[in-house]
Amino acid sequence: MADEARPSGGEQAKQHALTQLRHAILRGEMAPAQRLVENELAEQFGVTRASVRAALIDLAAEGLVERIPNRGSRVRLVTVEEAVAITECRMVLEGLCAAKAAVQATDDQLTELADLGTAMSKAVADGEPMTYSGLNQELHAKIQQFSGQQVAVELLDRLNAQLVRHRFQLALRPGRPQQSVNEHLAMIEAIRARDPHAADAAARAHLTSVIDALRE
Amino acid sequence: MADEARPSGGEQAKQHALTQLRHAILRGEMAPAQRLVENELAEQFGVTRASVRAALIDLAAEGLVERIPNRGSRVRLVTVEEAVAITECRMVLEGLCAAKAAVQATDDQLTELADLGTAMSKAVADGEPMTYSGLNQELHAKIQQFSGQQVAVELLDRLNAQLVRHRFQLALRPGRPQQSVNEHLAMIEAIRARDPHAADAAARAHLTSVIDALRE
DNA sequence: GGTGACGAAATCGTTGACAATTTTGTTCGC
DNA sequence: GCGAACAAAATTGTCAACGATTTCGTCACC
Repeated sequence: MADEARPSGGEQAKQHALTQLRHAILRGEMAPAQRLVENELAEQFGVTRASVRAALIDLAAEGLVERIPNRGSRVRLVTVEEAVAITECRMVLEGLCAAKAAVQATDDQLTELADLGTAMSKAVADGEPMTYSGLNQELHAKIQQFSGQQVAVELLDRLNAQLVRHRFQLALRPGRPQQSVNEHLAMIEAIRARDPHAADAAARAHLTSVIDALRE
Repeated sequence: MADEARPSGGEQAKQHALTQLRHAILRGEMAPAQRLVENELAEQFGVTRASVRAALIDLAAEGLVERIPNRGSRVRLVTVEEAVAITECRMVLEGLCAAKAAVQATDDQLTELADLGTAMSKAVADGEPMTYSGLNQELHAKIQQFSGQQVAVELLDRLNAQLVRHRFQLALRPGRPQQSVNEHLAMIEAIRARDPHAADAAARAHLTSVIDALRE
């Protein structure tokens, strides 16, 4: 994946700082609730404070950092209750995407989903939770892409970004992939059957299971 | 302190510019796709360009303006197809809020909804579409508030802000309030019955009707 | 007469410095 | 010894100016 050198378009200082900071937060290199001093970040990324400032405003709008007037920025800490609330929103939005994908996907795209399903089953059978987690995200991304619902996709991206920490914690839970894979296969089957109602129900059931797992 | 219109107490320059600009866009004082030159806005609002710039970044994140690198900012134009996609997201999110409100609202809050329902019926019977539109928004806001789902409420606020133009266009459509009021009463009844599934269905039915009306 | 390159105007992105605010460390009074 | 007022340091918010990029008008050239 593209770390920093984004060949697409101009390498503006603000964009540079933004992607750097976002990656740093998403990779967990910033401690939760850590103070983000504009001057430090500016020197760290080799850009000016104004660029860091603009990037922080963007990240605050994405919900990744919290900005208090005259008191600075901190990485936003997502509590378990907030993670549950976010996943509830994901539930209905991914249900919408699954239902739309069941109607609008092409036959080729349906076979893509089927292939992904077999790959996920294999990853679970081989006991490789990390590759399964990757396929998991790929599946959700593909369903969203096939739905053609760009607005929902943007909202889901924003929501998912806030869950990285909890997602990691969940993926490594023993026994979790075994339960998860069946729910995913049900989603794939419903979409392949071009049954929007069943796809919505399957997606909701999966995210409901995720909520239960989050609550522990 | 006696500068100009200071909506609320100790407002910083950026917040001042932001609220001013947002209000101007939401009230339709800016033509669709109008160019927003930072210098002009800075002089218009009596703040510096940096503050206007920060405000524009915020509004871009809210989806109200569109920022193209090195090419300026414009008020974002929401096409009908986009409005439909946004309303589809509203559909599932308001369904979630309605279902949650049916469970978590207090009895006092349920009577508030009932009162609002009678007021809406009266407004339609009296043929006052503007007061009905106000009550309409109040109802949706109250249901969201009673749901306790803060994440969904924030997403809905963001989505609704992009629909102001279409909302106006829709409210003045003849015959529309008469159809709308029944759907709203059904939502209120389902929530008062503390039936989350029925509340979700009623909310979805209402927004589906809105989508049909949008498509004309 | 049409097309391409060149240059000027406009606008955005960036820079460094200054002012306002908050936080922290210190000292004085009780 | 403990709490409150005070001063110093750190940090954010704001400002005016500079440089980079895009856009549009003009002119030479084919």
